[in-house]
Amino acid sequence: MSRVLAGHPGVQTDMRDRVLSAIRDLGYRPNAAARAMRTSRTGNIGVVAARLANPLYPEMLQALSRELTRAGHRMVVWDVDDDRGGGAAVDAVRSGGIDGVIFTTATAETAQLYATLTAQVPVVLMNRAVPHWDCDQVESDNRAGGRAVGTYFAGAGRRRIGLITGPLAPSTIRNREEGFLAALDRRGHGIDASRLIRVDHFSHARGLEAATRLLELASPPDAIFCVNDVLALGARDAARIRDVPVPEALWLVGYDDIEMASWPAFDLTTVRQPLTEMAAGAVTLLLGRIDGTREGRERVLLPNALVVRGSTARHAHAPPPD
Amino acid sequence: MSRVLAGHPGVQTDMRDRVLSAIRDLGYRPNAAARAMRTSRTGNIGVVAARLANPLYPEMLQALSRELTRAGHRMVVWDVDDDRGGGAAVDAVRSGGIDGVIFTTATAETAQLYATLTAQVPVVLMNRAVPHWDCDQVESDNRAGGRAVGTYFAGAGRRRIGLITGPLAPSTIRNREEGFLAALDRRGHGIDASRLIRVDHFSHARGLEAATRLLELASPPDAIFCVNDVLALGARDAARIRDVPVPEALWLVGYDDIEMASWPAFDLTTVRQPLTEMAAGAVTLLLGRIDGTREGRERVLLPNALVVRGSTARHAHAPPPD
DNA sequence: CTGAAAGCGCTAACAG
DNA sequence: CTGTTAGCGCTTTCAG
Repeated sequence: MSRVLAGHPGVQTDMRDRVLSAIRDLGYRPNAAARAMRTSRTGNIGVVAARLANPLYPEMLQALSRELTRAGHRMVVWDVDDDRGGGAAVDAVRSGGIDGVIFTTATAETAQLYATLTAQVPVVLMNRAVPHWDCDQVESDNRAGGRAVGTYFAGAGRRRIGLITGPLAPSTIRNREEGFLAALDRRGHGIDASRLIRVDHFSHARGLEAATRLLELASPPDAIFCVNDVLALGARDAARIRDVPVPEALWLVGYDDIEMASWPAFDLTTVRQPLTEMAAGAVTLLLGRIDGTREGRERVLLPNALVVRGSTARHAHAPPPD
Repeated sequence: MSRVLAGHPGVQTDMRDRVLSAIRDLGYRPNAAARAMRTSRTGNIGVVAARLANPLYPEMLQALSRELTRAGHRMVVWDVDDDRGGGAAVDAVRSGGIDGVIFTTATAETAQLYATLTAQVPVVLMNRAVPHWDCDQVESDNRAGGRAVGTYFAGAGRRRIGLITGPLAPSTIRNREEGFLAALDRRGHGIDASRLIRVDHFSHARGLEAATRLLELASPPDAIFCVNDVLALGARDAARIRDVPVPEALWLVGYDDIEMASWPAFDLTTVRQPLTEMAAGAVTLLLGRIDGTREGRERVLLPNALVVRGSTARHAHAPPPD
């Protein structure tokens, strides 16, 4: 019987038919728990996310859900913003209830959690990378994305350039910031320290506050890069409140291309991450490691694209991401 | 051993200590699959959602995640917008891999899916209810919410009232619409058919299109109720594009109080659903049914609250939801 | 090529 | 109060 179900090659045709029809007649479904016990494989994949309220993560989860479902796996979600989330993930993994984990919010600061998980099951980092960790990692080229924005600003003659950035722990932020500053530096347009604001977390409110401070400077910026869209939407609202015309008096660029960026209220120029490809890559790597068909660690770096909208002058030519 | 772990009452103190220390020394973790096989309980709770990209659902999932994690359960998410989502849910449930399911997007049209699931495990409906289905249901009082908006409009002297609504399958929409129209009717302010638009799905783009059509009428509305916030944000952008001042020339009210509603770009008056309480209620009901401590079906109806912001005149007195 | 049996790790029931 | 055992439903191995 199991031979039929497993698609074993050497089985008589009439035998197989008999078994299959019996399966249908009885409405037989293999029991997941028994199978899991025997094979020590549950089909459950954990996804560690944070701040489901931040629109980027739902979009990431949706992409992951699609890929995992397609591959016949279940997606178990933990929110590490919730204090219990990390502990719950560790419990589930240590009890063998999870075959592998996709981390979307890893930083060096979550090393403890990572270490515990990876000791038990394959782990793949998606979105945020951590250089020294020994696991598969899928990210987009945030440095190139940052560079593209810097080049864009410099090439368009923006000179009083502002930057709203955040904690350096996430590789995404670090790389975007570095790429952006490097591109400006290379053209001799270093940014003034007074026009760099580092917020403590990523939210619309923080973006609004930071941009307000920049706009209150004696010499306010003529362009601001926000290291992600949530901040940029807040910055756009700051300009709105102070009646600073965008893009005439202020260019604004974000990062991620979340859905709201394209809404007329914001019409935000931003850098799009290839979420679908990232999710597909992460799932493929993880499943390959789980079923043992893959050995070495891989690092995937996907390209992303500057999406020019009305928060910067449309007519300005967007240079290629050098 | 199992007695200690299960917290069984009659066990010698020194015995328990010996066992516990051994557990600690060996780093023993009970195996989830074996336990699941023996008890036919996995600790996995399925959540069926849709359109994770619609901001209401992430907020709902976050609330559910918190409650389920707190209760020591895992949250498995299916996106039924993905064609495979429904089938995957059924498979998981029929193989015994899931102890119970929370449905956040049920309508009479998903009867097939519901029937299959509920035949196998306890099911709780959250957010959307379906009157004739025999299962626990947790919703907020959408009818009262709709009434509150109608009363608010009528009491504030709005007379050319518009409604942007959607498919009638979800109970939430049906009830909001009915409550709204009933409240207006009662005050003799039925709305003109030309000012009612029914969109085919809920998105910013649809809200924008619908509102644009309303604003192009010879006698455009002086107030529009959108049955959810995503539509309302689109409508707000329609007004922005046409330079219709809000709230001076147009009042706008949404429903759900998603995070973006409070952003300055929208500053949207809306009706807040008590998501945390709804999630807590749904989880409590489901777990109670799973462990057999509860028998009869329950229907929970939670109150919600009109949140007045700048898209309607702040000074106008918001009447109680009658 | 097909039938029979062992055993995965746990819990509940039973014997001491 | 504690030690032992049967058996959950599957897959894999071993006999036939």
